[in-house]
Amino acid sequence: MSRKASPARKPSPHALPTEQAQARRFGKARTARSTAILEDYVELIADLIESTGEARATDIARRLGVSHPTAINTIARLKREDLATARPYRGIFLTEKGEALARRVRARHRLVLEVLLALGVPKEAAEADAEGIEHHVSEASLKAFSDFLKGSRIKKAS
Amino acid sequence: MSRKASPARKPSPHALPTEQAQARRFGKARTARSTAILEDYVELIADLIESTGEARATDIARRLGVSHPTAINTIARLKREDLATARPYRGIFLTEKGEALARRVRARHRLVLEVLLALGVPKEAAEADAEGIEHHVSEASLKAFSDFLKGSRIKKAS
DNA sequence: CCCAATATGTAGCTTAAGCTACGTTTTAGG
DNA sequence: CCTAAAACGTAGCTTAAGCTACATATTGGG
Repeated sequence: MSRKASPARKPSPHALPTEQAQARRFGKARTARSTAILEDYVELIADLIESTGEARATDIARRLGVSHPTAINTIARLKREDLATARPYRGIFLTEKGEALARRVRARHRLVLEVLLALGVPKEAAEADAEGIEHHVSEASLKAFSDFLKGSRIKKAS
Repeated sequence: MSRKASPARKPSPHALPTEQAQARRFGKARTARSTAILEDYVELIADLIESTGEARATDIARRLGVSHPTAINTIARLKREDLATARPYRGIFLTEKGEALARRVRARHRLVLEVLLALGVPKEAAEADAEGIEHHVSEASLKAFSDFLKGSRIKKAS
């Protein structure tokens, strides 16, 4: 059984994608999930440095709502991936690579949030949902979001 | 250091949310991430049963792009959470709870996909991104998406 | 200048999701 | 009807993210 790949493709109400296409999509989602944490940290570190002048491990932990050893563990992963460095009692710093990632992530975050708001999602929900959604938005979608926002701004202005 | 919570709230370009609000958002995203896998499985099982008459562990593994022991492990988790049952060499079946979840997840998936398409995201990207985004869309956002789609359908019809 | 509060570090555990390697059970085709 | 392919199961490993408990290091205030 179950060995009837393409031949029997009757257009059911919920037509399945091909195995390959579906596996590719799920694979992308898995990758996004595994980098989501890194992106969250890098984004938060950038935000903290910009608004308070420093990013301390304890502050990061508190803002993420996790214990400080958890934060330290993940920061160790950031170091391994050459995204950040740390000077004990002096805070966490982003490498060039980390800053580049932070810029991309923050731009994406803003765009996702704006789109949700433009679609009429209430502010609080939009901010919460954006935190999860942002990690799964491709370049192609970002482009579309940006164009869409330009469109609604023009419409509003007219 | 770093102990200057609310008092020093100068409106910087990237104003931070309060610690509590941010922790709550990240917590929600973490929860969503941990249920995303369950939702993917339940949705896929429902799709397979509907379109091929059965959901076999091996097919699930192939479609997710993971090894079959990985699929079996996660299906064990589905059983533990009372979302599915299995009859060896007969396939995986959803419990009442599993079917209820599948219905919700599929409706949400469809809505997210439609919104992405309505925003002008190319089909292939929309389908890939929806796979990751769907797990992070709250009820409030779903409501807004639904209203937005009604609006664009009316606009198109006029 | 010293000591308590705060920050940081370490150890060791849990759960989840992945993997490979190997074994067992069905089932279907010749 | 019997055996090979496919499906299923089990063992045991890895990495990541979370936790608690405990230990150490800094620093600011009195």
